[in-house]
Amino acid sequence: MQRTQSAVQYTEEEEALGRIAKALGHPVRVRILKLLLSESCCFTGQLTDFIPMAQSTVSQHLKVLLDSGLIQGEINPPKVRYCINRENWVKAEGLLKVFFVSPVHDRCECG
Amino acid sequence: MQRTQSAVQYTEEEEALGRIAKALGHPVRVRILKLLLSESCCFTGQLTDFIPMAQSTVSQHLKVLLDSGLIQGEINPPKVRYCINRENWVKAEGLLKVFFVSPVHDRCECG
DNA sequence: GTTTTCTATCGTATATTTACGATGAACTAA
DNA sequence: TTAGTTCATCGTAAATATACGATAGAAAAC
Repeated sequence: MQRTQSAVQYTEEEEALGRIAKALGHPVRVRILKLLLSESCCFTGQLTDFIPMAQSTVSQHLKVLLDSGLIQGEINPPKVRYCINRENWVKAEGLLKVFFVSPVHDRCECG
Repeated sequence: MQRTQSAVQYTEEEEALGRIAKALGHPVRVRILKLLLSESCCFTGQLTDFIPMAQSTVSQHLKVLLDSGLIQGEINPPKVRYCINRENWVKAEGLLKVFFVSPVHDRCECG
């Protein structure tokens, strides 16, 4: 990307929402999160059983989710236990809620 | 991307959430949506006033949002009026709500 | 008709994402 | 010690995304 002119400044909210959404922006990562949200709550290893992809690819997607803060991983060699990061999860929920709930104006006559 | 082995099948929900999140996955698109959500509701033209980027780049981001269904554009030459697509907006809100509200288990002792 | 305004699209360059297999690091089990 | 398990990381290839300037098209203003 050429950045000759740009260097746009974004607000905290814009950055935060962008980051969260980007992490959610691949169906396999949605699936991973759903698995972590499931009754099992935490997962060690069996993730790849539910995702027909190379183990290295799954690992890469897990890293994206880790970097977003939405999940956390507890090393428990030779396994790693992945869980939702509750604190950040709630934050993300809040950000999205505020964003989406800001109502589309009823009195707007367009569409 | 090599797809020698893969061809993973995703559920409707996984695909839909992925698509929406991907569209939201850039701070400038978050800003555009916020502008469209603002009191003005619809915008014709002045969008670039709020976004210090090349006009062609803004147009490209608008296309991404259009393709996601989150916004719609009504051609009204030489201007175009962009608005939130209410129907799809509500759908997106619903999908995200269901996804995030599925509670992180309280009784889960990890994190 | 000519010019202006607004916006999409094209062409292009670079960065990032996505995917794979191979390898390595770390602990367990035999 | 040796072999097995689990997962991250490296190297690589191809697809997408991001950004720009230049150009084109379509109606409005003159």
